[in-house]
Amino acid sequence: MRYSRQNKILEIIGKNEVDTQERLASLLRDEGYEVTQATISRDIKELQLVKTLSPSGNYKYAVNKSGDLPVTERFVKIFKQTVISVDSAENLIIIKTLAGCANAAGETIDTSNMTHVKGSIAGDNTLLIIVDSKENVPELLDEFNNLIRDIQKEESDD
Amino acid sequence: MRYSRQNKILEIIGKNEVDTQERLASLLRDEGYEVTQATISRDIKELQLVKTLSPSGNYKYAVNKSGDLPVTERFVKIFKQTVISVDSAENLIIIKTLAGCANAAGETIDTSNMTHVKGSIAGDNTLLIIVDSKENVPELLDEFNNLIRDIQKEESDD
DNA sequence: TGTCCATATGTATTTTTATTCATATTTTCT
DNA sequence: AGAAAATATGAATAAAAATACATATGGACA
Repeated sequence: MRYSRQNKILEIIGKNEVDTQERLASLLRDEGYEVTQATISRDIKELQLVKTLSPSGNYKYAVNKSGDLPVTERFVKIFKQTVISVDSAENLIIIKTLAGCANAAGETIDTSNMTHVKGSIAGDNTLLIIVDSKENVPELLDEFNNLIRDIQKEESDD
Repeated sequence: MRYSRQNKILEIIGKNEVDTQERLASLLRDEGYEVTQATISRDIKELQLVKTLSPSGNYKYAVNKSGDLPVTERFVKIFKQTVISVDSAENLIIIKTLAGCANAAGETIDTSNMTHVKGSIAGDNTLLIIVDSKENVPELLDEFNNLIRDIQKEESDD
């Protein structure tokens, strides 16, 4: 699954100095993701990773801090494609995702710092969102549910 | 001359969407810099440029905003190798450099925002530094002169 | 001034990365 | 459900980037 794999890519390059796509492919295989260099090239393009220099002077893939990254767009896309259900209990929202994708959804929620969201914890396929108070839960639920439903608008340029 | 060329590279990629090193080489040749892809690969490494995505979705070389760039180190190096003389008049410091290198020296001075320096204007081989008051000129002159002289220390890792 | 050393760069090549062209898989629509 | 469109990915390859090796060039210093 693409988003799960991309999430793992971010994790891997965060922990390791990865200098080539083949090396990244190999590390991914160690984690159980069967993948070729071609796909990684595409993932890197999509994640907008860049080949930088590590302090040690070697090449290394990293997230590009420069960018006006289209976080929102990406967030919407991931959300639509990985979230299975949204539920709540008191001031908590429980989001079920495809296997390995809770983290991806969680990270993007974090980075798009939404109002009333105190924080989130991601397991493998469950994302728990802590809301400041239960009064604000319905509003957020609506927001999430809308995201899952009507995303027909974004299909113009990509 | 290397620093002059690298300066031009920064200028070029600032104005154009350059997607390959060959293309950059060609643009440099248009500006009178005879250079091969090999050299550009090295310049890019040294300048820590990265291949990003432009908003239009194409690849494009850009400066890497992420970095803890070793600005100081680079500044010292460029300064030592391109500055010919340092002089002053009232609250102005006049720095003579090799042809085409005034800009490079100027930009690095700007980015390393030194105390008492109000700003700088670079021609082709002359860099004019505006100091807040003439009292502080000698101090800066010393600083610059020291930079030009004793740089024997940095020769450890690079 | 001549020798030694460091640096800069080109040529040729290797290595790495992007893409073309299938194909499989999933989603959408009727 | 079944056809049609969209998406994801691999294999092979084209394209691009990095580097090994060879020189040239410009000091530093005896």
